Amino acid sequence: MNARAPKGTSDMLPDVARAWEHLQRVAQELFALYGYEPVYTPLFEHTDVFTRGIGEATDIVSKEMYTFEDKGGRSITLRPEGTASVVRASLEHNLTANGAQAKLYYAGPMFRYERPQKGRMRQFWQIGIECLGAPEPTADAEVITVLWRYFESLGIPSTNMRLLLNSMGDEACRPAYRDTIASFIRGHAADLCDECSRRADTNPLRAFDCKDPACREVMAGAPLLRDELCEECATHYAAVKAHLDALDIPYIEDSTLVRGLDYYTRTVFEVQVDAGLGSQNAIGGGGRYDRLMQEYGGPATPGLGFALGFERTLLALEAAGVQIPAVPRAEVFVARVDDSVTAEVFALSQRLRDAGVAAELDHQARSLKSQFKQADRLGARLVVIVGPEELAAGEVTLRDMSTKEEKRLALDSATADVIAALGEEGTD
RNA sequence: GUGGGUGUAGCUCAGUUGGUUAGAGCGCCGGACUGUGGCUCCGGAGGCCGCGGGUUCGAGUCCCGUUACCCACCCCA
Repeated sequence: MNARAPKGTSDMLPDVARAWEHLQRVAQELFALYGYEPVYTPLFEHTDVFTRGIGEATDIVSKEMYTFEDKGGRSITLRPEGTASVVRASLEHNLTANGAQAKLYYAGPMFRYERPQKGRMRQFWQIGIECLGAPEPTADAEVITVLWRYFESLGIPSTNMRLLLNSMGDEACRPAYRDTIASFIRGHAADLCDECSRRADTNPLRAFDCKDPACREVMAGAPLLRDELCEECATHYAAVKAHLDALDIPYIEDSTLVRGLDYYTRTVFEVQVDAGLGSQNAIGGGGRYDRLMQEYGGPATPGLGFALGFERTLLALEAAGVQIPAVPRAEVFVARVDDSVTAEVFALSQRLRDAGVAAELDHQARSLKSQFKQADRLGARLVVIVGPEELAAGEVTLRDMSTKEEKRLALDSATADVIAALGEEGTD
């Protein structure tokens, strides 16, 4: 057989898995400050949850979904992102009925069939929040602030990051602007790449995203939505910016920021970093999606949220030289001098563990020397040495690994004495 | 889907113009007067040299194919 993880996936061995848990722990603590609660939705959904929500013409839906038919003949798709599922679940369970607000966060793997490269995997992890039922611009500013604070609290210097902000308008002003851009593109088709020319009919706004120098030059002269927002959108956008200003969140307005999902309305944003990420420089992003729940047949319910990628965040952390806090694998190592004391070693280890102390022992019963090496590697602060000599006196030896001091403990009170010794150590 | 790069011990890599038992560092295991760590020293285990063909007296080293990974384009987290 092929003992290899599928293309675009990777095993997260302990070093990486620890970092993963750190990212989640920091997120949970931060999100709780803002009142967000956890939610777990299925890793797969009925395909139309994504086709209707994200949009048929988007790259995600048109070429990146893991879609298959299950044995019941249903079309099933592995989730390529989190928002659609959360909104679907909120509708299904009426979380926002009668004007209620729901603040939810999720974390887990997403799936997109793409060619892997730096910062891009077929199975990748995202953590995100969704704020449903809140049309107010303070909600926009809050969500953006949570994203920014998250990266800050992980230790990414704010000077390494930039927050891009834009408004995509709503149903009142975007269609007209869309037409404007479409005809602008048709008018300049000769100077644009094939892809962009085609975009006139499918997704004209995306032409702003093209990296082709010729296209960029042409699009630099295109009319901007910023100048054609309807009054409500303009007011909302101005308020969002004012709230961010008040919190000193340093955004950069980017009228070419057009995110690749159809459901966005009004506010969209993205956090980018330069170092460490290759060409995938966005570590998080999101926006407002006031029409998404209606798209699923529910009542008009505003909402917005963000998602951030674990793999990319980790790359950004590495580039910034941030160390993930290491957790010692053992506080105490119980060493045995020879096989005659195996039973006592095993029993004492368990008593320590039952008392809440991380205790380790060597099942292989190697030499005392190698047990000490092991204790050292595990980061144990104390080693309890159990040997025939001290056992005959009903005692064990306790060694402090940093001071090298040793003392005898009565076996009967060893657990309490070890805990006391750990306590003393912790205070200095 | 397109293009480029790389595949040699657990990890990071050397391997000269093809030539005898394929190397280093780190890690791992053991030892240094034998019940004790982090330094140093000594020893040891561990390699279908990605896979399949071909050229050759002889290929890790050249040629062809294939596959995997990496990076880039597209796009996004």
